[in-house]
Order: sequence, then C-alpha cells, then structure tokens
Amino acid sequence: MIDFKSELNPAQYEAATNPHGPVLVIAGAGSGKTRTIVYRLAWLVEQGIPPESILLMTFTRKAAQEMLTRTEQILGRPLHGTNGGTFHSFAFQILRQNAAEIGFPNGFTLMDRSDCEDVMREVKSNLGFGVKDRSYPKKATLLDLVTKSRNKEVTIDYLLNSEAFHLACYGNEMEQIAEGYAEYKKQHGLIDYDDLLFFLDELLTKDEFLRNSLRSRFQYIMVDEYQDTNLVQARIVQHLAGKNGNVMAVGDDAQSIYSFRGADITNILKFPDIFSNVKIIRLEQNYRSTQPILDITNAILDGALTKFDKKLFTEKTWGKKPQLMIPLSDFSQSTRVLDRIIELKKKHGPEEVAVLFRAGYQSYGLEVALKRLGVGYKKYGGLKFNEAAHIKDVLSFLRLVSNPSDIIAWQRSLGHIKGVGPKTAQKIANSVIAGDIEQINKFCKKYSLLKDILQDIDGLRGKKSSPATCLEVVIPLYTPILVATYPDDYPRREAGLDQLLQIANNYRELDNFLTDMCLDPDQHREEEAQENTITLSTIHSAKGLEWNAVIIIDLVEDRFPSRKSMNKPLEYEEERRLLYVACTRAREELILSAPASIYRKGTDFTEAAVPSPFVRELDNYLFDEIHESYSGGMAEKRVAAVPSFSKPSSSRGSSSATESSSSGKKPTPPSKMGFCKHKIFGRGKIIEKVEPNKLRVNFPGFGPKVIVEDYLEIL
DNA sequence: CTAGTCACTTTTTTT
DNA sequence: AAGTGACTAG
Repeated sequence: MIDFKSELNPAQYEAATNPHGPVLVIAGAGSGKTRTIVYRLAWLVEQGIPPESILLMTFTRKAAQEMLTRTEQILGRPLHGTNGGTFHSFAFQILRQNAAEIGFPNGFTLMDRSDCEDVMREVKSNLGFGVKDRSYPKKATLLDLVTKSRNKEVTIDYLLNSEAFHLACYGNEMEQIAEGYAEYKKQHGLIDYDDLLFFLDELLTKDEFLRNSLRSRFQYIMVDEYQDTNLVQARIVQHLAGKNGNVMAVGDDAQSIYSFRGADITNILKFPDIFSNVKIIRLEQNYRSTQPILDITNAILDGALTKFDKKLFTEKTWGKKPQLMIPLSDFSQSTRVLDRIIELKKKHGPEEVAVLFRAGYQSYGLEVALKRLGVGYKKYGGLKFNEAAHIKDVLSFLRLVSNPSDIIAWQRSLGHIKGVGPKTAQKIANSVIAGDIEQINKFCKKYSLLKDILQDIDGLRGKKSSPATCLEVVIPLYTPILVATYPDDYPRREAGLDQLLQIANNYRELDNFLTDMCLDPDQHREEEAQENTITLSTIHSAKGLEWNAVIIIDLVEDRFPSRKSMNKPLEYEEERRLLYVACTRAREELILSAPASIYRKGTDFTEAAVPSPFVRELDNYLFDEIHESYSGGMAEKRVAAVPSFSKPSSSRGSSSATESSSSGKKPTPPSKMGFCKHKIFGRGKIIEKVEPNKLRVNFPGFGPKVIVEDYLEIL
C-alpha cells in the first residue's frame, strides 16, 4: 500500500485523491505536477479502477510514457491498458477506425510539415498565384498562416490584420489557397496535424454513439500542460468527459509557450465555466530548485507585462547563485560551455547536465565541439530524424504502398528518375490510379527505372507486407539513387536507412509505422541513445524535464528573444515565459551565457552583441558575472567594477513592450472602472480596458492580469 | 517540362 | 551558407 498522505503535500494529496468531477490544478514550475498525476493514477488503480478506463493526455508521448512508468514503479506492478499519449496520437487511433465517416473511405495518410509545404506549393502554383512576384508569401509562410488561422479559429483576414499586416493585401488569395489546400488533401487521402484534431472534434460532435462509447470507456481523464492546449483540444476534452466528467486538467499559465500554434491560455481560465463544480487546486511550493535559482526566475516573471501571481518558494534556501557568463564570441562560447560541461559532468554525472537554447541551430557549434572531445550527447528538438531527405524519400515509397492516391509521395518517389519532374510524376500517378495499363507501359518504356518501382510497390501492396519487409525491398531499389544524389556522404545516410529498418522492425502495421514517423519520430532514437550522455535541447522540447545543472546559451538580442518577436508585444512576452521555463528546469546550478559578439551569416562578420533584454533587466545581485578574457580564461568581474548593462530603457524590445503597457496609454476614464469577479482569481479591480474585449484587472494576491471580458462578472 | 544557372532571402518554437 | 524560387535553354 502506498502512503499517499506522507508522499504528497496537502494540495497534491487533494488533487490525487479526488477522482470524481472536474478538477483544475494550477501548478507552478517544479511544484510536483508530474508527481501529482502519477500518484493520482496510482490512487485510481488502487481504488480498483481498471487501468484501461483511464486516459492520459500529454504534450509528448515521452511525457506520457514517463508518467506511466513512474506509476508502475510506485505501484510495484505493471499498468496494463491505460491509454496515454498526445491528443494527436489519440485522434489518429480513433480516426483510423472511423475513416469512412470523416470522408476517407480508402483511408488516409498523415503528412508531416514538409509534405504540407509541398502541397502548399502545388496549390499555390495550380491557382497561378504569385508568379513573378518575388515578395509573394512563400509556401512556408502560407502554411504557417493557414494552420494558425485554423488553430486559433479565426479567419485569415482577421489573422493577417492582427499579426501580419504587411500581408493583408493577399488576404483574398490566401483564403482561396486555404480552400485549395483543404480540397487537395481531401482528394488525395492526405491529412495534416490540424486535421487530426478537427476531424476528431467533428466526429465526436456528430457521432453520438461513438461519443458515448468513448465516454464510458474512459471514465477518468487527465490532461497535462493544459495551458498549451488550443480551442479544438479543449472541445475534444469536453466531448470525452462530458460536463460532470472525471477530468483533471493540469497547467501553469506562466509556462504557456505554444501560442504560436494556437494554444490559448483562456482554456485554463474557461475551464471552470465549461465544466460544472470545478474544484480548483493550486500547487505553489517548488521542490525542484534552490532559492537563488528561484530568485532569478521570479525576477524574470516580474518583468512581465501581464503579471503572474507566481512567487515560487522552496525549502532549499541554500545554493549557488546563477552565473552570467560572457564569452567573447559565439564561437568561443562553444569552448567555454564545453569546459563547464566537463566540470559539471564530473560533479553531477552526465545525465544531470543540460544545455538549452531557443532554436535548434544554436547548438551546432557546441555539437561539433562535443564530438571532437568525444562527449556523448542526445539532442531534442531541431531537425528530426525523419526530416532528412533520404529518410523521406524511402518513406514516400512506403506511403505509396499504403495509399496510392498520395500524389505528394508519387512526386517524391518518381522525381528521382531522370527526366521526371512533378508534372510527369503526376501524370504517371494518374494513370496508375486509373489503372490505364497502356499508358503505364508507355511510361515504363520511356523511363526504365519506373517499371521496377511500380512492380515493387504493387508486390508489396498485394501481400500486405510489414513495414520491415517493405523497407527490405525499397532500400535496395533506392540505394542507387542515394549514391547518385549524395556522392559525398551516402555512407552516413545509408546508416540512417539501417536505423530506419531497425525502427520498422517494431511495427507490424504499415500505417502505424508511417504515422508514428510523423507523430513521434524520435522515440526510438532515444532507446538507442547510449547512457551517460548530456542533453542538448530546445527549450520547447525541454518542457517538463529537469536537471541538476542547466546552461542556457545565446542569450543575446535577436537570438533570444528571437528577432521576429521584438516588435510584437505578445510574442515578446511569450519569449519571456520561454526563458522562465528554461531557468526553472535547473535544480542546483544555472548558467546563462551571453556571448559578447555573434557571427552573422550574410555579412561575413562577427558583430558585437547585446545581452538579451531579459538578462539586462535583472538586478545584478541575482547572479555572478564572469567574462572571458582575451587569453581564454574566465574571470569573475567584481560587481562594483562593472557598470552593469544599462537597464533596457531605450532598447527596441522593451520600448515596444512598454509602449503598450498600462503606464504609457491614455487612461480609461475612471468612472468606467469598477470591480469584477473571476472564477479563479476572485474579486479584482479593473485597471483599464485592453484591446477590443479584454480588461486588465488587479486581483489581490494574484497581481494584474489581462482577461477577456466574457470571463469576468462585472460587479 | 525538366534541369541547370543565377540571384536572393533567411534561421523560431512542435504535433 | 544553404536553400528557395525565377529564369532559360534544350
């Protein structure tokens, strides 16, 4: 038996042992959120709830897996049948069994990002848009906007006006592109990530029988990282749980870092409205970090426009101050960071050391340095295994086995034949789909390779072959192409194909394999990753993880916050939360690195760099500052001697941010401002009106927040 | 229509 | 420094 009372603090205990009815857990960073979920799982199972009636929705499959494993550990026995995964993977499971009902009687293939871009290019050129117009939005931009408008559930016009005004003139054409994109997918049996969610929502809305059967199957639902769900995900939860359902949502508004893909923080705020009799539980004590680290993370949030009530506290009052490290350049940053890694690795063990960064490419320099010294690392985020061109090439053959109308895959597979481009590939594909033997033979005569390809695909399809069998046929077929296209590094790529085959061996069904390659490409990479390695990760991928020692690199203006967000207050604020997430990953040691100069591609020069505004605004007693000297060593700078970076009073980033803050705006007439009430935060004083439909409200104890009017009860 | 050349930007973040 | 897209010769 588990002694829940002594293992959990009172708030955690309450969350874990109250399985009935809707529960909202507001959990600060490191406050034992995962622990709470794990113990709730264990509690349910100990109460005799069948594990298969539990549904656990997380942000990554890795997170789900980890929680299930931990639950098994504390239960001391395996947990069979609990459904744990991402919204997307769950949606795929359900949609697959109901494909006809959502308009895909012949099944569908899930596309990854670059497939979607390919479709977008095709649609754009079919519509004849943007020919000769160099400034026309690129396929990637188009795709970004189309998915964003879907995820935020606003029209493209609205989206353009609110966050991409310079593209507003393309609004009309972009609506058409969005329609064409949807149409194209439908016609060729393709779906994208968004479709998984929207089709599931649609299916659950109209199919009452399915909805009820899922409801009775999943009696207990838990949703992690609720602050990063979007509207359609919230509806799915609603469908599955019902109004009084046993659903627990866990989240932290200060850690919302996915608004770029439509995550909507109002989901958390709205939760008590959607479900009835919601029990709200707050976890505030931090068990992860030492006080000096929390001091700096609290200070980072202090600078936020919309204040958070988070003032994390800990009993770990001891500990080292975080360090601010100033290497001379981003090149020497790699070496200096490497020095620190080696030192930290010795102290904490490699598994307890992580380097975090804003964007995937920022670790390239460090990766080279690590390889040279033979320091093992695993990297999360950035380019995925399955995004490598050769992997995509081979997978496109398998996609044809599974879905012959997948034109994108046709173009990819046949495009390697000399003399065949997108148009010819499409013609060939059409004749194959139509079964026009005569035409096919004509093509085969013209392109010798084609015959082999078609025969192999046909053979594999006929036999309902396993993914591994397919690869054993396709890889030899593809190898000559590989060697021809990548004469320099085909051996490395061949090894990648071997690895792909290893992964495929874990699957019996082709469709599952193909989908997993889009939904969770790295799960197996991890299995293979050797022990005793340090971790490199984008901050987004580091969500929910923690280490004894964390180093954050490239904390300079333009890189962090990313340049694109500098003039958009909302995005700028999200960057701040991103840094908050990064810093709160650290238990004992935190090192911030802000190189004094960075190399800028384009110009062949290294330019002076300014530390990130988030760093500049920190009081310098919060950290120790060390500078790299020209001789290569690191020297501590005495605080008194440093006329520390001027607070960013006139810098671009913060000036644009302060402009929109309450102080700089014409005040709302005081007569209109009164008090209001909010489900979570209670009674508050209205400070000002923000934008069309939001109010800035000061809640005693929680601080000012900007909230949509609809969720406030005006007093 | 393809394949090669040339000129131009661009590097968030993820399912 | 790479990768995209426009342009053009065959």
